[in-house]
Amino acid sequence: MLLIDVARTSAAVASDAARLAKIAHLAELLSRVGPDEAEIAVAYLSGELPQRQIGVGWRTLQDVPEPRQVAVATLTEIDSLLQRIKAQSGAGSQAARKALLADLFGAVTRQEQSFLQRLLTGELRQGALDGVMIEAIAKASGAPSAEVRRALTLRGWLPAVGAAALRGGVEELRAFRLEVGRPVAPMLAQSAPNVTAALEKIGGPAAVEWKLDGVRVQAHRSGEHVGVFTRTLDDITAQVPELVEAVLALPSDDLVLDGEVIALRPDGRPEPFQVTGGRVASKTDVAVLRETVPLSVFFFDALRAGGADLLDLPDEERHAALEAAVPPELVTPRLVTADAEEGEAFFADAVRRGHEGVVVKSPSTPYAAGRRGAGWIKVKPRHTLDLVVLAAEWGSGRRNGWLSNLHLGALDPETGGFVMLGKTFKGLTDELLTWQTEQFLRLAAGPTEDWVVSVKPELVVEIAFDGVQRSTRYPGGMALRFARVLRYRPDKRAEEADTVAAVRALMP
DNA sequence: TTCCGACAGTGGGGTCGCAAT
DNA sequence: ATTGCGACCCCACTATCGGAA
Repeated sequence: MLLIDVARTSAAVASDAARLAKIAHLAELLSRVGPDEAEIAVAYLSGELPQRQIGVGWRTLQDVPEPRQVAVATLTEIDSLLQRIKAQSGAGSQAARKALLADLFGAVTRQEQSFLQRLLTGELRQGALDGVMIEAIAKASGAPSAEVRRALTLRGWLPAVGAAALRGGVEELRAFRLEVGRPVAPMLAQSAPNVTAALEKIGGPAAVEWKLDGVRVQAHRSGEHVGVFTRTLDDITAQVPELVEAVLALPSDDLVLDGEVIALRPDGRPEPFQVTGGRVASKTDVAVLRETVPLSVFFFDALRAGGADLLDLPDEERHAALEAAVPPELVTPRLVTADAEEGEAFFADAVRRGHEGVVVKSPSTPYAAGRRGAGWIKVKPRHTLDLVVLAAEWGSGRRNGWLSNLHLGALDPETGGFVMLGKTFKGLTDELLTWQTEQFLRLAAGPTEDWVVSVKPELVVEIAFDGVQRSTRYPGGMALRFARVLRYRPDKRAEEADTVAAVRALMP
């Protein structure tokens, strides 16, 4: 199959807003692709590469050669070129990668160039990724989408699942099982403003668990071999020896556990996320780092234990299996209750101890990996500040033509100026985007950069955020974590905004 | 007919590894 | 030694479609 076929299908998918039409376009192409190229086609049309990442981003793709006039490149040819690019490493590799990229882009038409560029930068923007592709695979293969979804949960990689479905239909999909040593797509949580609301959503008794601000881990043990994987299924076994040892110390040698690693201080309180994240990402000097920044692990789920696969069992049964397999000090603290007051108190205690919040879990839901089902609901405290808009950036995609991303500052009473604390684009409705674009253009101050418009610091906006963290990027040495817009405060003048000191008081 | 679950898009801060400078 | 880039940890929120109620 030619790359142009895939690029044209992608264009058709993008041009139809209706999901059923997108699915029809994708299924039509999948029904035509041969078995050797099915995995590539599924990958490209769901915004992935068979190689996952190849070390090429937006900067490397700045200048590409003139396109060909005639489309001749096959999926197999493109795939092997990308494979060669990924294989480049060591001194001179950047030049080698650029040369191969020039070959690649010189061998395809303008439409294919655009497609590849968006694919490689992870910005396909055709309104279809895994969710729509699952339905398309189902349609093209004749297998029920629930079977496709289940196989994806167990295999964690849709191109492989799609190829299997197209090759062998539902029978081949059913051959996917939980394999110890191969990560499963992790179950995700929705969110609620408080424990009371979360309990209401679940209706009846629920488990309320500490939410630790660390890194999600899935630990597999088969015999004396342990593998540890992140949320995106990357293998981090070598970076977390403490976790490997903890799993090897368990009595069972046949386990798949879900949990969180976190760096704790000697007094047991959690380090800021930056510390845990940095430690987990470090690949060098791990033996030294484990002395200075030791990691602890807390498990909250068992996908395999006691010689059985547990994914389809309800939460309370999986948790019972977890408690049987793991000593209590390695199990995430948890309270089962239907009482909102009790749940809120448990939440308040977790936060008081420095943790991120809680996750409220329905006792009856199976491990529904990969879908943000209503089985798990996270609850975190929310801070707010009234800050001043210092500038705004032109948006892209559906926000084209709107000033979207806000630069936020706190008042510095000493100078009467403002100290930037970060940016946000979240929480804005189309109506608000329209309104603020008008306001910012009215308040535009000085020369306007390419994509940034500086504005007179007059508009006050109420910002919600999860916390304040240390920053080397911003002048105050602080940045907001997960900042989002709640509302504008036309009733407040800039001189009445919250101060730098007020923000500093929130630093851990 | 209305409601709501699931999805995709639109970007945020921080940190590490690596190659180039 | 420093800088820039790519990858990947953590992520919130809105608009939209289409099936559920």
